Amino acid sequence: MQDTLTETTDETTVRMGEIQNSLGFLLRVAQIQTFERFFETLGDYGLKPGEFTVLWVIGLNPGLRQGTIAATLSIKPAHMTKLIGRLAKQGLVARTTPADDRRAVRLTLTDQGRTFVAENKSAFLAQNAFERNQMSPEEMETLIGLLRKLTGREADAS
Amino acid sequence: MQDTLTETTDETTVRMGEIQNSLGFLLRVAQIQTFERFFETLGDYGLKPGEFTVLWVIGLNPGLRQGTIAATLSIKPAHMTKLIGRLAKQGLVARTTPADDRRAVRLTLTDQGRTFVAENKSAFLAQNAFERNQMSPEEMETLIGLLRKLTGREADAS
DNA sequence: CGTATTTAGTTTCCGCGTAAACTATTTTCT
DNA sequence: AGAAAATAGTTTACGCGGAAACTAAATACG
Repeated sequence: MQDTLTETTDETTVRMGEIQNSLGFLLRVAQIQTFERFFETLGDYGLKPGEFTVLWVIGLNPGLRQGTIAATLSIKPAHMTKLIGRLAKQGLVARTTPADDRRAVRLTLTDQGRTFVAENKSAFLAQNAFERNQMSPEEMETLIGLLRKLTGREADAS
Repeated sequence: MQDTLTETTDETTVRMGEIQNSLGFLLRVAQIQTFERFFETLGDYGLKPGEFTVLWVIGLNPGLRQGTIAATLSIKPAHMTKLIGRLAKQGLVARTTPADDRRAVRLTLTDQGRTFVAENKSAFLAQNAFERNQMSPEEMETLIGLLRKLTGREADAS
């Protein structure tokens, strides 16, 4: 990381000023890094973090409406359609149109999908692995708590 | 937020399980929210967070190499080319090919760019505004500190 | 009941960000 | 010096994510 920096730098270090403490900036960098880390572990399956999360939620809430998931995970409806399309094509989720409301789409995991989530659950959650950074378990816990507060997701939906 | 949830939910609340405490998940949500907030304030100018950050860094480091900025801000070279192209077209940055290395591109802010950054600096940094969440100033400070640690940006480049 | 409104998803179109291939320049090596 | 390798950026092709317009179904309303 520092290598990447010096590698390309011409002479001096880059001055960043107050932006080093900008929440938006730090979140962006953190997310990029997390993303990269995700691919090191789960990327082989061609799934992205958001997609795995969707699988996860469907697994915990079988028969959930497509739009509900979209709203919960801040995924735009248009995107949701395509995302589910991909997962369906991979045989991981199944779409059902219920008789009582034929506009709706209810989602469930296929057997394959269930297996997939079960097998990769730990790998996905291991993102938190603080060993890789210099964070202590306590710090990581604090960080997660603060992020939950920031995002208004303190209430535990178990 | 809770409204969005209940609004679209059919019956019960969505169960999320351990993923509620997943760093990657929380970072994603946090970033989406920050992004939206950004547009409420600075979006009128048609600039995105990353673009403003680039302007900022060029302002602090005039004559910096394009690739150096890309590496520092985790922006891919290919993207950087287009991003700078946009900013140049808007008359905010100027590209110069130095005589000593004619492959390189050095960047500076135009007068217009300098003015723009000066005028919007405070709006951009106000993203941190903890008033909008229920975070206390101390919590926000802790959060930022932990994010810096997480991303390996603890060393202060002033 | 039949029309108007709302709701659920989908489709279309577009721009962003990326990987891979490419161009131009500089450095290395013999 | 001259060929090979490395470096800086750009171009091309492509998939993802989003806004807006659209379709289909359900509810409201007179």
